[in-house]
Formats: sequence, structure tokens, C-alpha cells
Amino acid sequence: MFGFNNISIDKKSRFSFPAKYRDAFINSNENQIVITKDPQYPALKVYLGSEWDQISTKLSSLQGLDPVVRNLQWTILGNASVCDFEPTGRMQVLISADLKKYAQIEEANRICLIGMGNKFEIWNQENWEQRQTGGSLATEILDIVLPESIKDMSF
Amino acid sequence: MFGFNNISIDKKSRFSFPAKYRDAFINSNENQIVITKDPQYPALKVYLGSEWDQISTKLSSLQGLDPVVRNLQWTILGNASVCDFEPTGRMQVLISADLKKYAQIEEANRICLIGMGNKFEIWNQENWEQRQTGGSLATEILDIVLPESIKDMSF
DNA sequence: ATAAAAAAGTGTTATAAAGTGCGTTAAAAG
DNA sequence: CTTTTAACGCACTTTATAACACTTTTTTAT
Repeated sequence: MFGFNNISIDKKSRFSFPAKYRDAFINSNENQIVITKDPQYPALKVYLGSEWDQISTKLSSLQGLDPVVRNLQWTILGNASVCDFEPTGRMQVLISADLKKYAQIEEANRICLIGMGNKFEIWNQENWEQRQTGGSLATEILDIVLPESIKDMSF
Repeated sequence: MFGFNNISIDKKSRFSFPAKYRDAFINSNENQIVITKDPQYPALKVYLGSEWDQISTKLSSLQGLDPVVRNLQWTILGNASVCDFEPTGRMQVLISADLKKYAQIEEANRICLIGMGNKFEIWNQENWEQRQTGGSLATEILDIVLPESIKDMSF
């Protein structure tokens, strides 16, 4: 499940996965999809149900009194939208108003759906292009100190 | 049980859980929920009955002579409000005047109900937005030293 | 102490908005 | 040219919420 896709969202804020991923979805036996906020960028993360179960279980078990952990829990768990998903059907998914706003997706606009293997990302088209051509990788610094508990996690 | 919900509370300070959580409540066979204070922020925590039983049993067994533990016991146990809960019904819950005040929820206002997996948080809308957009991640410091006994607990 | 009044809590209904499903058209691929 | 895929439009269903009515509890006044 890789690759770049420029797709439409309809008036009700639904998008559908490109047909090329159908077999992969069917084979992995998924019947749920989870969309949530990306903790670093104005973008959304899309997880398969099984992947989400692992991530959410681990993250919600961590010590919430630590403010870094708490913030990640808020962002990732607290904004997750779980959708029933029929790989044999239209593979449609609704993006909630909040998530749309966070990713700066306007009404009835196009979005970029980026396959990253076990997850997808959704970007507003302008943001994606800017970030890809900007090449600002080298100047960014991870300015928070990660607690040991999340150093081995990958979101 | 994840995700962000902006919902209303009526004149009598009741809110109802969004219908999307109904199946999860029914499956987990819960007939009680517990609302109490969040020990760190002006917000409320909402636990399922079974989850609450575990947390409260563990927390009340800890050494109360430790002032950090004692404070957590006061805040969490001492303000808990247990409500009967019908997952098949309207899933309505009353927020007591005390808890409303603590979370700075005004009369007949809207609240943010944040699903965090095994629990929910309830926030006054302004406080939530400020905290989420404030981006105070890097500047926050965990200024209490956690006793060993609660390091492995998650509230 | 009793009755009346007020407040608090519980439940019902109606209506507008949001979400879902499905058929049709348009576009792209083979 | 045929088949598949994506986008659009419409109708139906579900959900949220405000308004209202009723019951129970608490407070107040006599």
C-alpha cells in the first residue's frame, strides 16, 4: 500500500480509496479504518484497524501524568475516528469536520492520499507540495525530549 | 472509544454520549460510568465502571502518607460520581455542579468529550482549544516527582 | 410540623442537521 | 470499443438537540 494519489472528496466530506488497494485490503482482512491527526504536521494519518489496535493499546497504557505522553494521547487517541470499512464495497471513508480543519482541507477540495506501507497520510494539496519541494528536512529540529516509554513507538 | 466530540449539555447539565459509542458500551457490558476530576487540568475524567473498579481499588490501596499519593486519592477518589448507565437507552449522564465548576463549564454551554480509548475526558471548549493549539509542549515540565507506586498506573 | 413553592432530576417528543447508501454519469484504462 | 474506476447527485436514515411535561426532592414560610 504505497504511493501518491490525488483524489476528490465529495460534499459530505467522503473520499474513497483507489481501487488498486482493494486486494491488499481484502487480503489483510480489515473491516475498520482509523483516521486521526498527525502529531507533527497539519496532516492526517490513516491506519488499518489491526495496526490501530496495537498503537492505541500501547499509547493509552503509558503514564499520562507525563505531559509529552499526555499530549500525544490527546492528539492521536483523542482525535481518532473509527470507520467501518468494506474492502469489497466502495471503500468510502468520512473525514470529520475537525480533522478537515486540522489538515486545512477546504470544502469539496482535492486531497493527497499517500500510501506509506502499513498506513496512509492525507494532506491538503498545497501543504504537500510545499513540504515536498521545500526540502526543509535539514533545518528541522526535534525540540522535545521523548520519554523512554515512547522511544520505541512509531506512529 | 476514541475521538473528539463537541456536544451540548442541556439546562439540567446532562450530556449524552454520541451514538457511535453505543456498540462499544454494549459489548463491554457496562452499566455504570464514573465521572471525576482530572488531577492535572481543569477537566473531567469519565471511566467505564469496570475500569474504575480497577483504578479505584489500586489507588485506594496505596500509601496515603505520601503526599503525592494522598493528593491523587483526594482528587480522583474524593470527587467521583457514579452514574447508572443504560447503553441501550439514551446514554445520558448528569454532571454535578461541583464537577462543572471544576472544569469551568458554564450553564447550558457546549463541552468537548474526548475519547481516549478506555476513558473519556470532558473539557470546557475554550480550555481545550487553548491547550491544543497553545503548543506548549516543549515548555512543560513534569514538576512533581512520581512515587514508584504510581509510575505504572495510568489514569 | 405541615403545606406550599421552588428546585432538581427524569423522561418524551418534534425537528433540523448530519451521515449513509445507492444509482447514474463521466472519465480513465485496457 | 469494452470494461473498470472515480465523481456526482439524490433520497433515505440516523442522530443531536431544544422544548416541553412530569416526578421527586429540597427549601421556605406559616
